[in-house]
Amino acid sequence: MTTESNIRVRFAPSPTGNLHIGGARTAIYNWAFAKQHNGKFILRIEDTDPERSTLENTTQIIRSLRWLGLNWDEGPEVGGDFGPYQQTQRSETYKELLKQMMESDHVYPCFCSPKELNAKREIACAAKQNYGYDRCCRLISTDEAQARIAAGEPHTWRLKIPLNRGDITFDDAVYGSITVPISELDDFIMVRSDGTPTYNFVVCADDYLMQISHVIRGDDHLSNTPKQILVYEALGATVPVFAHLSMILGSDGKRLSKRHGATSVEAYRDAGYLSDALVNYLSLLGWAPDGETTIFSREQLKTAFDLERVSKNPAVFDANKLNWINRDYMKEMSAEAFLDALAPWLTESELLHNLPLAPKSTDDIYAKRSWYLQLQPLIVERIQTFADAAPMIAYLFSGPEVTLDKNSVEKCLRVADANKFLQIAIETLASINDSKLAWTHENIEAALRSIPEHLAVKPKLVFQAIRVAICGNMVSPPLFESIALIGRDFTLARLEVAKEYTLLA
RNA sequence: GGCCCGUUCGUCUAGCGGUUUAGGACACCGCCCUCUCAAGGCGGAGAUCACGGGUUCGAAUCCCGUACGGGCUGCCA
Repeated sequence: MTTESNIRVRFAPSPTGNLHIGGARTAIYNWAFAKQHNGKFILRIEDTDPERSTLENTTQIIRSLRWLGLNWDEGPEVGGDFGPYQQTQRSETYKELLKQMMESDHVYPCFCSPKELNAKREIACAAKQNYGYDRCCRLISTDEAQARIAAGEPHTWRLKIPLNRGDITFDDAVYGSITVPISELDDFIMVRSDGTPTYNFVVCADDYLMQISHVIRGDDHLSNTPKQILVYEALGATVPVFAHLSMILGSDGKRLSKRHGATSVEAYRDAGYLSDALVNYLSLLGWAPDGETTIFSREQLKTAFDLERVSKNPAVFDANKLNWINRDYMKEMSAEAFLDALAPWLTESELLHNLPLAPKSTDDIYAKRSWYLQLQPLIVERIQTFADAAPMIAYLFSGPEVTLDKNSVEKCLRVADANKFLQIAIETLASINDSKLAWTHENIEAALRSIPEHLAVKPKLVFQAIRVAICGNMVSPPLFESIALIGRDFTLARLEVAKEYTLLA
């Protein structure tokens, strides 16, 4: 029986873009932390920016999280007692909280126009002065403010920062104690002139109302935290524990962006990565269970994860290591699981599409399942993602003829004795059938190995010629297994074709 | 400009005052294995712990500066 705890964390993406790997790591840490403590992992969509938020992004984010296996206990699609979990659907709640703060004198209306504010900011900036709202509207009397509001004058609502409060200190689970002088904070806007709430307001309101115990998020919010603490205080709420995560950088040490190639989670899915491997790799970016362990399951992550071990400095994303981890996961998969994951990469491959024997549907694969199950050991050590599979094994599906690589022909077929090797190979392989031996890679290997032995030549010489004839290239997966999979008739046919390319004997 | 934060091999990191000639992993190089390519095994190179001062018998580890990098400084989130 699992003990319920009061640990409640949330992942709160704003749908202004797709789920990128930085966000994914934040989600992973939140998820691991919640699961470790038998707490709740909540998904909340922060779509308060109407300009940039889209439904497409929301669905993409949800799809990505599902693919990563980070299922949430409360949020879109699953509901929960603290919904709705989409901020645009919570405006009534924010209005009530604003009213509450008006009554408790924690906010005041500001009639300054954006134009005026910008002008002041520019003057301050030009004078190299520290800019902060000058609080001019804070001095307006309540009566006057009421009258101006009643008259329909546009206004925002600002937080009335307690001037006598003293410095703000909080204990970040990752960064430790952080103190900011209250003089650094200005009376920031909580509600825009159109009545919609701003981020710094809603994020606190929701974390408060949803009883979030730990706020684990990107460190771009570290500087906003003191402001938010003031909002919690204005709301009369308990301040949650904060844990800020450093960002993930591109190989040039700059913030990850489009020019670094794939940044979205779905780009990795589409590039043929396993979600388990991605989760494992991303977990390692900024956190390590110890100095040794690299590969760990989600279960182990749940057990070992520790906010205090999260690194404070930004991590550079390294595709090499992801590739290595991905291959490790592919190697560890059962043949069945590997085939199931591989199947769509074969049936949907454009490269394979025109080959006579390529699978067109999962039914095709199912019909020859035992044949397909033999692919994993053949290719798994040679591919980094499933996307690499089709080009690696296209030669298996081309029937009696295979496209011969020009360079390979030059190097391995247009050489002395190649014609002889192929001819003997044909006779030798044919004899497997004659002697009623099964067409297995063991029998094929035994038969073919006798060739260089009898001719007293280097095995490589013979096998490379045969390899080019069968696989079309001097680099390929193992030869004998390939011959076994291609079958006797097509193998012999390919050897005959290849003879045409050898020097005349 | 102001405030906040960070800085250990190319990269991710271990390290929380002595056990460290700074450990592991990826990448790199070499050897072995070998039907090619991989994979695997073994080995190698690679970090004056950003720099400069302290504190201490002793510092990568604690403190203070400096440099560099990042974040915030919006009626964005």
